[in-house]
Amino acid sequence: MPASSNKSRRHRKSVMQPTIADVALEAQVSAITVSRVINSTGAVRPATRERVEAAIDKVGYVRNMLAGSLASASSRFIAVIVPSLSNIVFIEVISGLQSEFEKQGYQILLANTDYNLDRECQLVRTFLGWSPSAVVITGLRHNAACQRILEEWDGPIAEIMELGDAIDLNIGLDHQAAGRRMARYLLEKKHRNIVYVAAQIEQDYRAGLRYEGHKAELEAVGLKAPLLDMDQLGQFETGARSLDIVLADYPDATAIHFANDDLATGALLLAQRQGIRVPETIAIAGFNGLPIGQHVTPPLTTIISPRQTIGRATAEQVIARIEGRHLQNNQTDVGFEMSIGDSA
Amino acid sequence: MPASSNKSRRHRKSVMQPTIADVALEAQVSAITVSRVINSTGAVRPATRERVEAAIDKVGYVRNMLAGSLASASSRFIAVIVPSLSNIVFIEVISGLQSEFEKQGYQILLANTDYNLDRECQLVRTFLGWSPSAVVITGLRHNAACQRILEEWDGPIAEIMELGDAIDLNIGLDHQAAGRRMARYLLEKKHRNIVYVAAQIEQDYRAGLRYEGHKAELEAVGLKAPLLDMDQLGQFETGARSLDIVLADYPDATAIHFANDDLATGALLLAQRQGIRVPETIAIAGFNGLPIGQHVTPPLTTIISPRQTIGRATAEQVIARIEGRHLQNNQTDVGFEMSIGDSA
DNA sequence: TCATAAAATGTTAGCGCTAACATCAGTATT
DNA sequence: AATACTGATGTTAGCGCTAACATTTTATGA
Repeated sequence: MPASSNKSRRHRKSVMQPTIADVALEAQVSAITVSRVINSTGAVRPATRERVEAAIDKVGYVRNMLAGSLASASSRFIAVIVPSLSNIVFIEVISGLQSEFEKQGYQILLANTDYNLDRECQLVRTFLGWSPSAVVITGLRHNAACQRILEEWDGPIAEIMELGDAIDLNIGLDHQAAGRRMARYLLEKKHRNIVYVAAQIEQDYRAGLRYEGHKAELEAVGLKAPLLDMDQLGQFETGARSLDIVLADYPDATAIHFANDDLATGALLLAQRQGIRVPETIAIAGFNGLPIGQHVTPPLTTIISPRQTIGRATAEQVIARIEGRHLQNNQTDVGFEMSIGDSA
Repeated sequence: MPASSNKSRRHRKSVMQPTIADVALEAQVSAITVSRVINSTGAVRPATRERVEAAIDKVGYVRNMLAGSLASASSRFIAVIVPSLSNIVFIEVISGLQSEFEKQGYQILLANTDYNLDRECQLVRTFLGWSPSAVVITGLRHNAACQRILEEWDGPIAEIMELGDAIDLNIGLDHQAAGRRMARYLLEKKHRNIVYVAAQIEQDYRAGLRYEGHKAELEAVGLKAPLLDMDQLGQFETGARSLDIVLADYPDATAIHFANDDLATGALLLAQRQGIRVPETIAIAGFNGLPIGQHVTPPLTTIISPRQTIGRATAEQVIARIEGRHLQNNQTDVGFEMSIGDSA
């Protein structure tokens, strides 16, 4: 099944892929009719459609999305930018995005910033080169250049995970409120010396927002809100190390409010190994509601962040925006939910 | 900075993006010179380069990758197909792929098959439409249509995770050997009644391969190799439930060889909650070497699969192949490593 | 100084597809 | 039977970029 147009003086791969021109020739129609069959746009008589479909099979046509996207100025790409792929939280969001977008025939372009805003800017630039139908980006904080680029770009932009002053769409939860909520719970449990433990809080500034809420709640009743910021990213090991540090450096502490469940789980498992009683000796609280938290002993007291929901809601709204449908609201608070275990 | 070509009768977005023609006009050079500056191909005098770069800034040019890819017949896309995004194992592989490919300016197109081979076939079709520079696909088993499509496609293809008879490149480990290795270890520990527990082994057939190895090793010394196949995908909950089932249905069992660490961890944590002694009452072994396994009590005996290595090695070899470099070997065994904890 | 090579830049012709408009056939209306 | 209308299909002209070849400029050496 050789391709038709061979008059070109131009190179090409040895074996040229068939194009719609080849299909058109085979089906005895014009190229645009083939295009209409492929895209289900415009009217095509059933008999013609069948002929074209047969021809597609016969010549082994594989559609060239690049050409189509260029010609129609619409790529059906969704640029998705997250800070990290090693954090399950973002994976679940991506998973939610993916499943919704795929249904509608959109393809995700994925990249992670490693929590680096300059890298984020670079990625935004690169991705915009692919003429995406929309941009989904984590967080509301970008560097100046990135902010300007995004503001000037005229497709839909969804800033996710946290709530605030967004460029376009905004789907997420109120991290300060979440921090306050957990702090309030710990206060209700009569804790008066609570250490907040985070990992690289400067970069993971949403953990910082939760700390602000936590701090505000404690200071409102005249308590101090010590912060322990670990210099490694939040995984089990870091959580375990932080427990040691807290027990040594904050002898009065009766509870630790961890910035996330990874840290909290790491601490909880260490406590278990070392026979440190939780919550009697030290109470432990986390954030995210990861599955592992419900399987450790005691089950982790945490706040469940609706990650899949963020992904799905974002996809829905972005698609609505792409298709020009009007949205009532640019901001969606997906909320959060306390999950009370026995660890605090 | 309005775009130059306005003679077209064609629509376009209200505000047209500047093109290299606009940059060329501004910098008083030809379009191809701008292209050369952007792509760092061919020689451009430093003075000219600076003029062009200034012009790019001035007109706010954003490169159109679709057009470039179409013209050069090379998209720098890498199609990556994995069974699932909820499994950390694949995430880590993707992470390894991502970091390497990005360095070289390749963009990953990601999709998951949900362990469905027909879906896989559909995804391959769609992805090939984007003219990817290479395809990275999980596993060696595809349905007939998919197999044919991949064989006929003439770019580099990497089939990863397991070793065997591949279409092109093959990077992975020998799952049968891994299963044998762990079985041998359990035999050395004097276990004679070992249950193999998997989840949806039909779909996760690499777990099946490990079971085959396990079975072969046991049968070689005249032992039975009972298999418990859970009907839910392998997470903590399933692992926990399976422990109950084994204790009830296989009273003689002294060890469980789990198909993966998620299941094993779920079982181990349940054992802990219920005061079931591990390994005295029942020994537990896993597969993958997830971080969590080293933090539970007792630490999990498992086999570490080098997931990031698979990602990186794959990227390296695929890039070599794209760039036409010769590879000594189409098959790379990344091996595996026993990690002996106290759980078995 | 002038031939000659090398470097820098330009010209031309598409990549494969689709938007917009044009045309043509069939049907309903008067 | 002429008219208007609808549905199906075709023609044309790019989308924005780059490969290949062509040309001009600059550096090199005898």
